[in-house]
Amino acid sequence: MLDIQVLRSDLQGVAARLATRGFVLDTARFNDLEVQRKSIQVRTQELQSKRNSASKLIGQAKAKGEDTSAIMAEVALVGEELKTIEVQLVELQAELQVMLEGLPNVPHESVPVGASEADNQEMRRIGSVPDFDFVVKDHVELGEGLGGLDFETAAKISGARFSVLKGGLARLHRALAQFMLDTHTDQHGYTEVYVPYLVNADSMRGTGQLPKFEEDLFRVPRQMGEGGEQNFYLIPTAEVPVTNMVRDEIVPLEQLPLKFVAHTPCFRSEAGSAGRDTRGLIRQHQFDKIELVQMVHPDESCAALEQLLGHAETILQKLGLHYRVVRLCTGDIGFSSALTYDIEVWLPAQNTYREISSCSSFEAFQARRMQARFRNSAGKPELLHTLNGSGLAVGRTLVAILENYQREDGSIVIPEVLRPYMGGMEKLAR
RNA sequence: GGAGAGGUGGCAGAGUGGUCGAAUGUACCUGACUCGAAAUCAGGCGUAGCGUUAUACGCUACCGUGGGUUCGAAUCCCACCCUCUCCGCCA
Repeated sequence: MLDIQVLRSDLQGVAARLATRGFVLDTARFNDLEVQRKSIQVRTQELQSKRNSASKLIGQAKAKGEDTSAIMAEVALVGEELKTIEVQLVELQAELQVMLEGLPNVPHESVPVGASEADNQEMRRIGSVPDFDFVVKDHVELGEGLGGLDFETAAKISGARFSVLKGGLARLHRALAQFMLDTHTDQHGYTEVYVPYLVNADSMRGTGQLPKFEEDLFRVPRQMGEGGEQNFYLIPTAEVPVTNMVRDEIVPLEQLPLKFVAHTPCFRSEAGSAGRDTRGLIRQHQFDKIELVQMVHPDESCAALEQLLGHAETILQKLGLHYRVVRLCTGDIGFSSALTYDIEVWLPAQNTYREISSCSSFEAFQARRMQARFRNSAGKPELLHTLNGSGLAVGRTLVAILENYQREDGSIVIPEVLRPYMGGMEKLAR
């Protein structure tokens, strides 16, 4: 959520910056709502003030045993008007809130202006495209060839966009997750957390998935009390439960930065991506991810993002995978993000780079929605900056390992760093 | 699932219809005392919003959440959520 103070003082400026990401801010409507809000709020508070002082007088008069009928008749009129005007105010504020919650974040000044992913800015390539002296297979062929990847059984159990992993592949998947967790906790200073996979609507609102992107989520209806219904939502990323740990909290300054890492499954409806990436593990309704989350002092968020990006890159480097880092342009960054770097890993069978991590700084956008604050050096509560990034998506990393470490006979060489997690195994073969 | 207790400021904890935004303690800040510290004493110290651009002034809202009663609600009524204790069931 954007700061309403900034909208009031520099509406045209905000509109211009949002326009760079293709969002049209309805400035006329905002101004209109604000004008109404202001007059109604002032009037409401005036009336409330009148009522409060009259009630006080009634109390004092009654204490002395005086007649209060005159003043009570007067305050009754105030009450009448208040009743209607308070309703108006609540409605107006709700409208403003809806509008505010629908506004995406303002891009950081370093974000290149562009319309689509074609305008993203490549920052660097690390490693080099591997050479193969045979025709490479894709991960589906390799996985099925090893007897460890089974989409048909998954389709029977659940449907499209699910998978069953077996044997060595299932273990390799687990090894990757363990390796990533250990690296981030032992070498990068993150605290491992285990969190709920079902969260409430407030949490989804806090990180920005709600109210705008409900169709991307799996909703789990839940009967509460008498006829009351509340929903749980399956998390689309660990970002949601982990970031919301600080919702409605005031973190002591000396505890910053907070750095958490979580390994969770992620659930996405993929409502808007019918027909895309239908083959293989790339786009699934359920996948595992190691997520890095930081809550930092506002002065530190830029440096923290570079650092967090480096933590994710470390995993790829240790795994010996070729990748590139891309800075997303204004037209491609996510709703809540101020600045996002994607890490794209080389997939030989697709002869291209595919996203394997996305690292973002949200500045105060999420913190404002969550009221996640810290106590600054003046002792005053101030909004935190939040960041997160995948470190890494486990399923896609598995894909990258299969495709980049394949041999002509369809076996897979296990990267050095994973062998301790694989009982010393050096290759996966049929 | 059954029975009971409870949710109040950073923390602890009073407050059962009217000068209560809220006693008191503690933490914290400032000052006095001290070579310095501790102790003691004095004062200060919630969040958000609006007027209003303002760390100054005024007003409003906020005592788990949402409704209701009332001129007036932390306090009374209703519903819900959460926490704790005991019993039952359970990976």
